[in-house]
Amino acid sequence: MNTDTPESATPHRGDGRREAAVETIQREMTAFARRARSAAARMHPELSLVSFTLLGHLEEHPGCRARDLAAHYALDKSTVSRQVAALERAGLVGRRADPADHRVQVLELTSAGAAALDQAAEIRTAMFRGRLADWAGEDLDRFAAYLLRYNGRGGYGEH
Amino acid sequence: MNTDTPESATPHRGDGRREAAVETIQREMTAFARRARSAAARMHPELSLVSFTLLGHLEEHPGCRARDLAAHYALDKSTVSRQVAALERAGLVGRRADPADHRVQVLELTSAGAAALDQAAEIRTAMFRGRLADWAGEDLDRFAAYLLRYNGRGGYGEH
DNA sequence: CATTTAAGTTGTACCATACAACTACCTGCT
DNA sequence: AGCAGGTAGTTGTATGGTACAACTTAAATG
Repeated sequence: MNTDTPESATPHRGDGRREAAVETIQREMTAFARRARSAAARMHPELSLVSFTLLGHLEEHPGCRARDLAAHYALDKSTVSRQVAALERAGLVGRRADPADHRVQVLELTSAGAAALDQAAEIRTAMFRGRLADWAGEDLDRFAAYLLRYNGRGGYGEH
Repeated sequence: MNTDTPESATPHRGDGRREAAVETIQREMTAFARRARSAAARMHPELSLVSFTLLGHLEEHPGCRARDLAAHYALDKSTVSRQVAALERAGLVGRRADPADHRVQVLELTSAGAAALDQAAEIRTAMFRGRLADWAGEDLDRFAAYLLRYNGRGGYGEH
């Protein structure tokens, strides 16, 4: 990584303001991520973060298999197996055997699972909406566009 | 919070575009948080997320106490105690008794701890810098300002 | 058919965490 | 001074999420 460390001794191309903006973005995004984690925990006291994440995945990808979840979230199949079993025990997901391949189990949200997810989404949305309540529409648009631009184009995390 | 649920039946003030922007922001921020979590895990294989967070806190607040960490991150004191003990065992933090109060232990990064943190920060910064490399300075400024505005004013998470 | 490969489960171990009980210490009050 | 009550931190114990390894069942492949 030969990014020649622009912060120390920035002679000519010293766009310190640019650096400062990048650092602010980094700090604030990280702070958000940290807070989101604990907020998620508080939001679903009974559901572990992973359970909830898996549930969300099932909403977006109904009929997916345990191995998809394991691959997508870099979890061991045993972990997924137990999490899915717990979710089934809780009545939030259903499993049925794939007639074409008796090894795989097709996973789906139950209505209770969908309801739990919806309720959580509602709380989360209310939180965001409250936070952004007094923003001008123009700023919302730009902020959304920036986030899309920032996220859109892999490289930072999994996926 | 009487936000009278604007999504269902939005008769006159139905600013759907505004809603869409909020939803995009929510989705993208959440996606970022999710990816950041796994990225952090990949970045510090040897350091747990919490250990790393505590280490970072010690960098910003040298000389703080275990109870500060527990309060700030909503962790039990026993958890902090064990984590700090592990960090000390790893040579990343040092403890010394407060002469004014023999109950408390003043915590500080060791040079090894600071180095580990710096290295991690470097990787992280490189990641952000790469992501934002082709952004115009004006956009960076605005994005940073939006994030500050979004985060700045409690209510979403702890703190 | 036999071997290999794949999907899931179960046994085991480890780590982070919470709660509760405990130690050591400080503070305030009488 | 001395005791009551609170505080900082540790340790015992239990739980939950996770990985790894061994296993089961079934599909694919030779």
